[in-house]
Formats: sequence, structure tokens, C-alpha cells
Amino acid sequence: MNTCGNLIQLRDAIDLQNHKVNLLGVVVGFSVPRKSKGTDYVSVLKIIDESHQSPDFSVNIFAENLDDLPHVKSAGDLVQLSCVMMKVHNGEVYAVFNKFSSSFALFEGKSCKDLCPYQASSGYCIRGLDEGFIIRLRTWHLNFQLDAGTSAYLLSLKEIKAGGYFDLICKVLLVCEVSKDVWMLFVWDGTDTQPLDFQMKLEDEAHNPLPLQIESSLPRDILGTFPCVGTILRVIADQAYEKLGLHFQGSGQWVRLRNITCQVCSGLWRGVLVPSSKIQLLSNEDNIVAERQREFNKRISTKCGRVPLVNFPCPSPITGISFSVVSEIAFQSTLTDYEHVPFVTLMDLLTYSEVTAKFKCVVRVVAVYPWRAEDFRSPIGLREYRIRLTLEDPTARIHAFVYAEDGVKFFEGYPPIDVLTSKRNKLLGMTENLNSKEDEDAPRNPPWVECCIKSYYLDKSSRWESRHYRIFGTRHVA
DNA sequence: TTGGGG
Repeated sequence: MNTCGNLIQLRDAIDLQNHKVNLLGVVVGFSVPRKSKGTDYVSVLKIIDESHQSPDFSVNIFAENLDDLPHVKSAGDLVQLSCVMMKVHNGEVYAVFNKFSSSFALFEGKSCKDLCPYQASSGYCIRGLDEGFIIRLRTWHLNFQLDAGTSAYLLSLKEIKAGGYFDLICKVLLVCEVSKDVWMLFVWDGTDTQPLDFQMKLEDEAHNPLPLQIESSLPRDILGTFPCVGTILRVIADQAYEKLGLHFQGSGQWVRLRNITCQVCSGLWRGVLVPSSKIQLLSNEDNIVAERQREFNKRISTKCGRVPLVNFPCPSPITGISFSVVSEIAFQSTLTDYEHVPFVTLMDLLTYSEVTAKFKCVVRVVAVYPWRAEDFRSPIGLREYRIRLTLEDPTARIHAFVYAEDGVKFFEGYPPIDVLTSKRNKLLGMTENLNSKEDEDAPRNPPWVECCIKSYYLDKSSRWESRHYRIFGTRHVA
């Protein structure tokens, strides 16, 4: 048991540099436990109490084992710290937790009545006197609204750009180990990331096809728990982070990811949690969280809510076609037979409850296989169209086939190769008149097009596993 | 010892 005296308030502790103190605070943020540059693991907790709410007060916690560091569950949880040393760095007072002489305990916050910690370091022992402090701090925090605050670094998913560091206020949908020792967060804020240019060569699709997602695919039952509108950003964690899944145990937690960065990988956005990133847990009542949710509810309550945000609600910058309601939406290069069917997202399609179904989506064609128009039809037999398109919207990517009579409709018969090539180029957002090999390899920016997609299966005994998608009822008119 | 936001 640690006996450095009674619990004291942060305001009083700040005057006790180079003394050991006992503290109790509300956790408002933390750095995700990771390997330190020394021999231990480290996590920095940011805490506040009645006497000191701003700026955050830091507690540096070191431990030999990752599991021995605090794993904060929710916004507003309480931490009790015994025998931590008060120090100062660059004029800022902070506390250091010594793995041999200090101890900590984490308690649920706010409305919880339980006085048992959900995690405690070895050597921790609660005293009757401390219980009163815990009850008092919970009561105070009930009526205290701490906001994530704003800053120039704060972006939403629709604003992110590659490179540079920024903060993101988002909901953590899932944390999982996507491959051995590689952890990934799946986060969402209700907006769509911007469509990207594609640098890769068309012919690469044969040997090195564009991936459909960054991770190897998730089981359909997990995918089905995700929102169908708005981009789900994959955030890969630096290798310094081990067992990231110990955190964010309650999925659906809103957080502010501080100082993260972003890369583009195979034409997909990918966030990166770097060693200097921080997590700030937010309550659902946080101002910006509420604003994100309001914006999202406003979006999905409109007829265009499931159309990519970049096309909403104004004329699309890419197609240049103006529209106000879904029935009037027309995309420059395609027409469908199902004018009054509402648009859905590719996530709607992926997570739909039936194997066979029909959908209408607004997508970009980001790759085609085979890539040469002269190979769009089978060389033998009936010489039918058989093409695999890679389609994407802000929510997902899929392969969709253009087959036989659907191909005849799509390409309006069997046009000459040069016309077919021109149609392909337009669909893929390539330079209009290709004069050289360089033009063919120039970055392409596919336009948004509308298309009807049906899902079907190849094998009756494994319908879901053999589910495929096909374009139908769609004409390429450009 | 290690961290310490930009």
C-alpha cells in the first residue's frame, strides 16, 4: 500500500514540485500505450479536476509490460494516482508515475456508483477516505461539459489531404488486428473523403489489380454493423502500438484523434496513427460530435443523401450536370432504365440482407479488365462482352462484370474499336485524345456515373461466398 | 531512462 498522504487537488499539487503526491482526476485524453524509447512502455494521461480544468495536466506513466499500463475505457473515467512525483518541464508541471513506488486505479465516471476500480496496478489499495473524493469528483463532472474544442488542425473526412498532420473527430467503429501485429482503426464522421486521381497504368489490372480495400476483407456480419453512408477511413497504427484492441473496447466511441496523418495507397485514403498521436475520448454530447451527427442526419434525410457528397447538393464539379432532386439526377456519360429508383451506396449493396438483388448507384470506374477495347469480347464462340470493372464510391469498392446482352446495352451495340476505346477512356477519366503512351499513363480522374447493379450467386450451395455483381440496364452514352 | 503535441 502506498502512503504519500491524502488525495490533493491538482491546483495544490502544482506547487509541490519534486514531492510525491496522491491525485484523483477525470481522464480527458491519453496517448495510446506504446513502447518508450527506453526499456518500458509508456502512456501519458491528461487529467482535470474541479480545481484545474485547463490546460490539461499530464501524467507520464511507465511500466515494464504493456498490460500494466492504464487502459481507459470511456470519456470521463476517473484515475486515482498514488505516490506520483511532481516535476516541471518547459514551465509546465506534470506528474511522473514510478513503476516501483507509484500505483494507479481506474474507475468508471459520471453516473456510475461502483467504487471498485475496473483496472488497478499491483499495490493499489482503496481507502475509505478516498471513496468520498471519488463520489465528489463524479458529481462535479456530471455537470461539467468539456468540449473537444476547435483548432486549425481539426478536419473532417471530406477535408483530409495526403501528408501533413491533422486532428479528426470521429466515431471508432472497430479496432482489429488486420495482420500479425498490425492494428487498424475503422473510423467514420458521416462525411465522404474526396475522390482521388489514379496514377497506375491500365494494363496493371491484369497482374497487379487495384485492391478492393486496404485490409483483407472483413466478415459480412461485421461489415453489416457499419454505417452505409459516409466513408469509413482505415487508420493503420504505427508498429510501436501493440495490442491496440485493448483500447476502444466499447465500439462506437467518439474520439478526437490528434496529430494523425494520411496517405494514399492504391487510390484509397489511409490514416496513420503515429507515435506522437493522441486520443481524446469525447462524450456524445460534445459540441462538435453533436454537430457532426446533425450534419449527417440532415444529409440522409434528403433524397440525395446516399449520393457521394461531392455531388451534393450543388452541380457536380466533375460531370457539370445540375440537379436538385434524385429523379432529375443525370450523369453525363450514363443513363439507366430505372429513373425513379433511389440511389444507394456500395456499402448498402455489400451489406444487403439478400444475396440476389438490384441496386442503382453513383460510382466511378477506377479500373477495367481486360484493359484493351479489342479484348472486351471473348475471342471465340459467341464473341460476347465480358469485362470486369472496378467500381468505387466513398463507401466501398467492388468488382462488377459487364456481360453479354448487358454489354450490348452498355456500349449501344458493337461499335468499332476506336469508338469503344473512346468510351472506355471517358469512363475511366482519361485524357480525351490520346496521342502518345504518356497520355495513356497520365493520372486519370474518373467521372461519377450512375449505373444499375445486380447481385447474383454462382454456386447454390455457397450463395454468399460466390456472390458476384453485374452491371445491367445501363447505357454509356458519352 | 523513457514523455513532454503540432
